[in-house]
Amino acid sequence: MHPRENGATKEKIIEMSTELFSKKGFDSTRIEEIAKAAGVNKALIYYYFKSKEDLLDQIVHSLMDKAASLAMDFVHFNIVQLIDEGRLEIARDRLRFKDKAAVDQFVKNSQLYYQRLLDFVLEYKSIFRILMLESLKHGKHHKSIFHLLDHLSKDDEANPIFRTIAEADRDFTYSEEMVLFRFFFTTVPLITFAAYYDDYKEISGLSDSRLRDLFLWAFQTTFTSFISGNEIWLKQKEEPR
Amino acid sequence: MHPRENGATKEKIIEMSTELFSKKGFDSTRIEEIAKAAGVNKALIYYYFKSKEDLLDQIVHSLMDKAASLAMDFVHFNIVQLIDEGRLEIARDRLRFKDKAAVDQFVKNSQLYYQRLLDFVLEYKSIFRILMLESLKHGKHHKSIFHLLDHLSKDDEANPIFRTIAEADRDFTYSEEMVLFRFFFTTVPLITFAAYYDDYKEISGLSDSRLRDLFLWAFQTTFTSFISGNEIWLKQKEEPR
Amino acid sequence: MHPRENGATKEKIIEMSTELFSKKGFDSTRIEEIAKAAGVNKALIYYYFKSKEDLLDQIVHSLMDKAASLAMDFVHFNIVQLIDEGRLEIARDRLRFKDKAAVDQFVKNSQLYYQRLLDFVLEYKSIFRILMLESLKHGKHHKSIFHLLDHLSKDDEANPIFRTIAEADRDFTYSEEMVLFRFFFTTVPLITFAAYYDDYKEISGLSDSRLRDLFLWAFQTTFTSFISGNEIWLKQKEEPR
Amino acid sequence: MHPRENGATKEKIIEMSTELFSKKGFDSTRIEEIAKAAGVNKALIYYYFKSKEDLLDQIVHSLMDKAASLAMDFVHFNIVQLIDEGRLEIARDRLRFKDKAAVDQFVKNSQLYYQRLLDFVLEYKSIFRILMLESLKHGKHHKSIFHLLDHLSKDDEANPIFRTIAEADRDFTYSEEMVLFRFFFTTVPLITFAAYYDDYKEISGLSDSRLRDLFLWAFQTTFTSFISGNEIWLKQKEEPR
DNA sequence: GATGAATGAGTGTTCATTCAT
DNA sequence: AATGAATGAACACTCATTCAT
Repeated sequence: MHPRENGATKEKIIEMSTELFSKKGFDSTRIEEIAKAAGVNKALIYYYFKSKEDLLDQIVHSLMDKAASLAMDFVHFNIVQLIDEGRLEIARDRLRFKDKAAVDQFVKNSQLYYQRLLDFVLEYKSIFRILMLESLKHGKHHKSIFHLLDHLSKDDEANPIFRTIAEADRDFTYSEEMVLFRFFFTTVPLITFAAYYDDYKEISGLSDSRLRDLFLWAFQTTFTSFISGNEIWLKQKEEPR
Repeated sequence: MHPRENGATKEKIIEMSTELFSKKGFDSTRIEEIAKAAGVNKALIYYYFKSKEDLLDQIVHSLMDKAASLAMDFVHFNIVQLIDEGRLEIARDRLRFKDKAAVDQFVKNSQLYYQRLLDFVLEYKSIFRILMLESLKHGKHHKSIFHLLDHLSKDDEANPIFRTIAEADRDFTYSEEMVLFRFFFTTVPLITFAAYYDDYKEISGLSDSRLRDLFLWAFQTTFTSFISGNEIWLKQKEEPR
Repeated sequence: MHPRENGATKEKIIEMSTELFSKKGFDSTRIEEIAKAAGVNKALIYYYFKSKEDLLDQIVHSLMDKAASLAMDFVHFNIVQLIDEGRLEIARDRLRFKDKAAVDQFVKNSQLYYQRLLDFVLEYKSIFRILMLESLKHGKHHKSIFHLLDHLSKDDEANPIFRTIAEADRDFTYSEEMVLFRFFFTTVPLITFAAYYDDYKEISGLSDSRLRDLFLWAFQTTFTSFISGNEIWLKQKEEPR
Repeated sequence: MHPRENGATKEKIIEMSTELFSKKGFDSTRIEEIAKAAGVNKALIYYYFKSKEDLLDQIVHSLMDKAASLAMDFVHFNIVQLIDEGRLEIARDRLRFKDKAAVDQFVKNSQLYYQRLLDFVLEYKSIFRILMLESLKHGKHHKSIFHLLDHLSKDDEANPIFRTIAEADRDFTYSEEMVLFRFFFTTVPLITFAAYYDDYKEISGLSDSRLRDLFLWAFQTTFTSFISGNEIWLKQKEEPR
């Protein structure tokens, strides 16, 4: 198959490798297979990509960028805006809202955001599978998953989300509780849901929409357990044993 | 290193492969490396194990057995016993406890069980890392993770935990909500916590005991959000949108 | 770099491949590299040359022609002329000159010729490097070096230099001694000097002019050891042990 | 072909690669070919050698060691001994011998040494061919040839031959003339003779013994041109033009 | 003349596995 | 039990060369 239209070949290669990497893992996917699946010559892959790893890098990075911009959207149009309007105040240990309406809006927006995230991770579920796979090895993308939708870097300067919130509210600081909770009980379930989606669907026998509903309900239940009146607790109320 | 005492060599091989598999992934670990790490000749590994995959199988199965027995313990000494004592009744949509004391005991036991699970997964964190890794590929251990601490098989006959509870209460059936919640917001965070423990510890800079506390607190907060009076809801109270 | 003037592109390609071949060897030089160095597209090289080997051939042949014409000049303006003037007679085992003046002129001309050769090989030192490289392999240009400045073909008919001298003096025949000496102690040092010039210069730390002087002196000393009165010996005077 | 006797396999691999490298060049020799020629599996070569280049290294280094020890022998048993006996004195510009007998002995020994060298290079002619080949590329063994039988390092401390002579005679220093002459008109012809031996033999149609005689005669004639009475000149007597 | 895209045929190297001792 | 030697089957990557425009 000779010259295709503009960029189509490279896209096809990315598409097929994403699928194959996510199905069989990076190591077990052969360049030859990708070539065959994309209907091109093996060597052509090396014309567009420096190496097998470069192929993975490009796939991963494009995802990271998309994820980061989603997260920034949420911060801008929900947190920062509420702060600017004087309806939200960030204290050391809790989010303090001006009134019930502000809480409700925040909760609703958070749920919408989580829905958007869910759509996003499901759309790119193959890549998230790869990302988990790679993050479990001690390779190059080792720590990508920790930075994906989250703000785990100790070095706050380097974290754009932290910086954005901090600019809106100088008192702001992450609590250890919230960071850990967010990661293991919010981000991880989300990504895992995407990564295992096909398997879980097969085992459970549920429909796509039913799965979506159940998952969002579970998240919501989890999330609302932190609300207490007009406040959202970011730290443990009393010392754990 | 010539003749060792009885079985010590085989144990050493299992130990080193576990460590190496979890650090670098199954595919990227070389038999040669395992041999070197265990201080034995490469060919000797084939004296004890049929193949590289057999080595992984033995590692995984021993873990699965331990996990299953932990789960059965909980079912026996908490759920079945409460049912037998007439203090717990399982309905289609909820666990109905006789009184506050019964709820409290169940919650407390559940928390103790989760603590025991936490200790367990942390003790074998290398293997859990392997298990996640392998479950993300479409290989032999593909579905191990779904059966690990959970009861996800549609084929109820095959699930000993389900059978045990069903024997105590004939009405018992799993709700789709609870199964999904348990898996993605309880089991997955637990296993993920173990698998990423070292990485998270490094990034967060927290101590072992602090990490343990924070994680258990997060779980507890999540878990208690299902309690409502003397009942624990297993299904959504009203239809989700 | 689009349209260049007439033939400039082809020249640039030859120039850069000469440099690269001589620096890295024919095999280790990539067409891609040549293209990059010449600032043209890889495929364009195939517009001008049939193959990578064709490129080498054209480089080598242009050099061979120049070398042959230099050698013919010497034969014509020194040997043939002296014979025609009756001042030189070629015997089976020696060159017999009419008088001291004839010897002196021959020696002086020989030295001038060797100087010209030296300038020539240094000007094209890259190509000589390639030539040596290729002659050491058993490839196409395998025997080029033997024919370069010399007259080694047993098949005398094919050797224009031999034919030219033979036409002037019917008795003429090459002695085995002289052929071997000329090749290994005259031609080889000369070509090797060119091929290793840059390396030797760096290691010795000598200037260009000093190197030239030293080399010519060494040659001269070697050369004059064959002169004995009015004769130049082409064969061993007595049997070697 | 399973287990051979002790070390025989490795030797066979070295033997065949030497032959193939020298016949076709390093780059053009395939590992597969070596394996086939040695009657072993391709992978076995990597059991004994780290890489194709490592194979070459080991071949080259063993030769360098042998050559160095030959050169040291000459220095010890000829130069140093004559100095110690007070029959040779090294001046800035010449070797000054006590009497005709001393010169004769030195010349005779030098010729014997050159004969020994000739036998040596012919025995390993395949390797010398490789060495020339590699020294012409800008690779790893780039400068090996300059150090082979010679003493070209500017850094005299590092040159064991220089050090040995200098210990015997504190005035000793190499003249630029002699170093260049030795290299291009002594060492180079010798190595070249070996490298091209088979080709030259075929073209010339001469026998082995005749070739040997002719070559030694040519060397001798060259060498003796530096002798003048009881002295051997190491520098130009008067300035070259 | 000139180029970007495409390809076929390698080629060095790796690695799980087996064999003889 | 233990080992050094040996092997077959891949596999990532390279490169000269060609094609369509």
